Order: sequence, then C-alpha cells, then structure tokens
Amino acid sequence: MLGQIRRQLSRFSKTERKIAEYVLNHAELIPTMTTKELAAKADVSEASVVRFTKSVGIGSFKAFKILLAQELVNQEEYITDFSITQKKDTPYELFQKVVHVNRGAIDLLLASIEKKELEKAVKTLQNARRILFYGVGGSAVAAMDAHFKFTKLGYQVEYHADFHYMLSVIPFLSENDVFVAISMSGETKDVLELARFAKQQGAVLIAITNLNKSPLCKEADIQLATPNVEKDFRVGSITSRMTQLTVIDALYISLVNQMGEGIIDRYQNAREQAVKLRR
Amino acid sequence: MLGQIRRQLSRFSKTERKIAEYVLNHAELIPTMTTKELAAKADVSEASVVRFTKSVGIGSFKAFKILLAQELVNQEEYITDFSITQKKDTPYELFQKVVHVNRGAIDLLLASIEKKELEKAVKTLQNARRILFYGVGGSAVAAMDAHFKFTKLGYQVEYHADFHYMLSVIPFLSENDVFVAISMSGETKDVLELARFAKQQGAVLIAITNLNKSPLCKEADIQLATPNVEKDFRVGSITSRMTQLTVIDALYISLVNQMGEGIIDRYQNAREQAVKLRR
DNA sequence: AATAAAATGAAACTAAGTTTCATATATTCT
DNA sequence: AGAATATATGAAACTTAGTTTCATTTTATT
Repeated sequence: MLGQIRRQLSRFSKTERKIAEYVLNHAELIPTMTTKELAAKADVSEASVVRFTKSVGIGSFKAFKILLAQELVNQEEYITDFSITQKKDTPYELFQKVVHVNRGAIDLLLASIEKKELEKAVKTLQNARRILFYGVGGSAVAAMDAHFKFTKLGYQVEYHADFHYMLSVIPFLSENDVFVAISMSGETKDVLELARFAKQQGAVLIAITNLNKSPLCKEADIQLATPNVEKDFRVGSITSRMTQLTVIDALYISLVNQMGEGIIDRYQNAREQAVKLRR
Repeated sequence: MLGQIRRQLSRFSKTERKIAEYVLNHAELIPTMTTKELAAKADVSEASVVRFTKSVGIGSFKAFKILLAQELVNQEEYITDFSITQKKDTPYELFQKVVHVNRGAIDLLLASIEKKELEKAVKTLQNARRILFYGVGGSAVAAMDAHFKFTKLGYQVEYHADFHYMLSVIPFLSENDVFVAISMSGETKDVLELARFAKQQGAVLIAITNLNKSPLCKEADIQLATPNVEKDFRVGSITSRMTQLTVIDALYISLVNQMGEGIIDRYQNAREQAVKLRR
C-alpha cells in the first residue's frame, strides 16, 4: 500500500500529494487518527482525505486505517507489479512472483470491496428475474465464469462475447433485471455502451471495476471495487481476473447460502446425471 | 490479545463470555464489524461490547479492532473449505471466507507445482507450433484465459468449448504441437479422450490437474499439479480456477520474459489500434 | 426476605466518517 | 484570448458508529 502510494505520487493532485506525504512520513500514526486530524495535519479538508483513500483504491477511510495497521506489523511490502521482472528470471522464479502478485491482489480486495455495496448486490441478485453479465478481453473470463455459476443456481442468465448478441437482449430488460458490467478500467466502450443501454431500460447496473473516476464506476447503481493493482505496462494486468473472479465467487456463495438446501439438491441432481451420461 | 482473552474466560461474566467466544471464533471478522453487529452476533447489547473491550484493558472498541487486525496478520491459518459455512453467514462474512480460501489455495500452489515440470512446460511451449487448450465446466475458464493470453503472444492456439470442434482439430497435430488438458479431477471423460487422441498423434500432453492417481495425471508428459484443496461437496470447488489461472499466468509471463522486447512491441501495437478503433 | 451490589440493555448523546453542493481552478475549444 | 467545460476542493449537511447514562434486572449478602 505504502509502496503503491509512493509510486503514484506523480499522478496525484496538489491536495492529494499533501495527504500522501503526510501518510508516507507518519504511516504509523494513521490507524489511530480521524479524518479530521489527518485533514488538519495535511492542511486539506476532510472530504479530500476520504477522496484520497478512494483514489488509491480503498473503499473507505476505515479500511485504509486497518490496512495500514496491518502493513506496518511487518514492513514487508507486497510485490504488486512486474516492473521488477528481470530479463534473466527463471520460469520458477517468475512463477513465485505470479503467486505473490495474485495473492497480494486478492488480499487488497478485502479493503476495496465495501460491505454495504456487497450486501446491496446480493440482495439485488436474489430478487433478479434475469441477469446479464458482460466483459471483454481479460474480463470476459470473469463474465463467463459468472454465467456458468449463476446458471447452476437456476437463474436466467445471459452472457455472450458478441456485442451485438448482447445488444439484442437488452431491449427486453426491465426493473427486475440486473446488468453486471465487468471491466478493469471502467472505460471500455463496448461494456459502457451496453451498461448504459441496460440502465436506460430500467435494469440495475452492478459494476465490477477498479475504483476510480471512470464513467462505469460513476454510473453504476452498485459498485464492487477491485483494487487498483498497478499493472505492468508491457503485459497488462494479470491480477484483475483473480480479483474479479473472487468477487463472482463471493456473490455466488452468498446466493447459495441464502437459497438453502433446495438449490443444492438440484445441483447434486445435475452432477449425478452428468456422471451417468458421461461414462 | 487473543491469548489473553482466552486465559481470562473464567473471570468473565455470562455476557462477557458470549462476546469473548464470538471474538475467539471469528477474530478475523472483528476489524470490519461495528459494535452493533458484534452485539447482535454475540446476542448482547452494544453497551456490553464497549464494556468488554475496556474490561480486557483496551481503551475503546476502535483500538480493539485495530489491535486484532494487527495480531492476525501473521496468523496464516487458511480456511480451505466451506464446510464451516453456516446458514446465517452474511454476504460480507462469506466474502471474507472466499478471499481466505482463494488466497490459501494459491499459496498451496507453491508446494504442488514442481520446478522441473514447470521448466519442461515452458521449454515445450516455447518451441510449440500449435497449442490446444481444453477444459470443460469450471476448467473451461482457465482454457479460455489461456487461449486469449497465448494468442496475444502470436501463437497458433485453438480452444473451443465444443468437444467435436476440438476433435476435428486433433488429427492435424504432430510432434511439435502441444495439448494442454485442464481438469481438476483428471477424470473428466471429454478431456481425457481428447488428451489421449492428441498424444496418439504425437503431440506433447501437458496436464493442469490435481495431483492424484487420475488417468490424466498418469498419462501426461508434463504434470503441472494444482493443490487438492478440499472442496465443499455442495457447491463444487471454487478454488480450482484460481490455481489453474495462476499456472496459466506463470506460463504466460515466462514466455513473455523469454521472448524479449519484440513480442511486446507487437502487443503494444495491438493495444494502440484497439484504442483507436474502439472510441 | 430485605438490601446492597453488580450487570445489563435501551436510549440518549457524542464523535467520526461520508456525501452533497457551491465555489474555485484548470483545461479545452472556438 | 475568451468562453465553455471539466475537474478539484472545502464547508456544511448528513449518516453512521461508538460511548455514556440511567433505569431495570439479576445476583450476592446479611
């Protein structure tokens, strides 16, 4: 977290930098400070403090405090990107780095997801008539996984990689339907256009995206924020899939949990049939 | 802190003990809870929660939360399955469990992957003419991700969910080709049949599968073993995707690393075009 | 059984965190 | 350059969380 803030210093605005500097120099004090105190110390407003935590991809100031407290226990910082990747790394070394990066990203997800938003999402999905998932490129993986999982729960789910196919489904959406847009940047044109169209039809828009000022993030009714793990500019983000899938997992498990045994019986049934049919 | 609470159990009143018990059993949840929530879970009043923290010598509930967060950083005991999932878990609790489980699974991958096998896999893929990925059900996600990543590297990759489509590709395989079979159990009939057919054509068979006595594992030329994370029989394994994808990531990053800058330029090129075309 | 002491929860209160909105500043376009 | 637009910021309103008070219940003591 601290390393990430340090690396982003240049990206920050004047006000954000004032906060970042205070945080970097007095990290150990933050967990016991209030927004008001930090605001005073950094000579900015309280609102800016809250905004700062969101801008570094943390859901709330409270989560930020806890994250820093944990980080300072042992100073070992997570490797969150591959900029350190050397030309002569062996496959096994790279594998270890991948494990580290992926695990670190999933960990950060704890701080970026907001409890309330998650609860809203689960409640919305519970009562949903139809659910559409959409993501392109890397995020298509998460959409596909969601499609598979939610279908198993008996939902009427649509996901197709083809933009035009999805487009043709949206006119039939209404208030009880949900459109789940998955995009790391929150700026992908295809995803954004479909999301807007779906919302216009009255569907609830859930966004699984990095926390930022992206249009998707702003326009979503419910935001499930994935952490802003810095990506290697050369190979793109490999971690976003992990966090996106973890979010899907959490939604899926929550729904299973609330549906009770009935749904599990049907699922078992399907499995038994599969075993019979496939051998 | 937790030890201290445990030691004082006998000293506590009935109400205090209720709180202590919940704290001991769900310590990792406390840092994100409010007094109200903990009060509800322990079936006591909010006032008692605050009094409890004072009674164990902590100034405020807020300080208590931060202390627990710090204490749990180094306590890496992973939950590896969901059998503990209670009927009355909230979505956020389940989310935290999912994070735990997924992170734990990725960690275990460090122990299950063998260095030599990984190196063999990378070497084989480097020289591959064509690469086929195949997985069904949950493992289709990993296959799809691999398809996407390896295509970006300029490989001639085939992946299709349809068994018969894949079947029709295999007769054209030869010694320089690779078939990557992805299956958690290593027993899925479709995957197994295609893998055998591909091997018969002379292709190298790489298996990404749980380490066990499954036919796929035995017959593979190269085994990339995913950990046998205990799965909740009711909802199916949610972790296998994580580990499978991490393996794919490692292979991908290794190949990028060895290919050098040339491939990265082409990739950048594609990205720039994408930006131009899509807005 | 009566009284005192301790424990507890409901509700009032205080503090903390977050959002909104108006204003200031920067950026883009003509 | 100047208007128009977008972005950033702080003050204040608002919401939520944490703490204290006080009346009530429970337990212990005489």
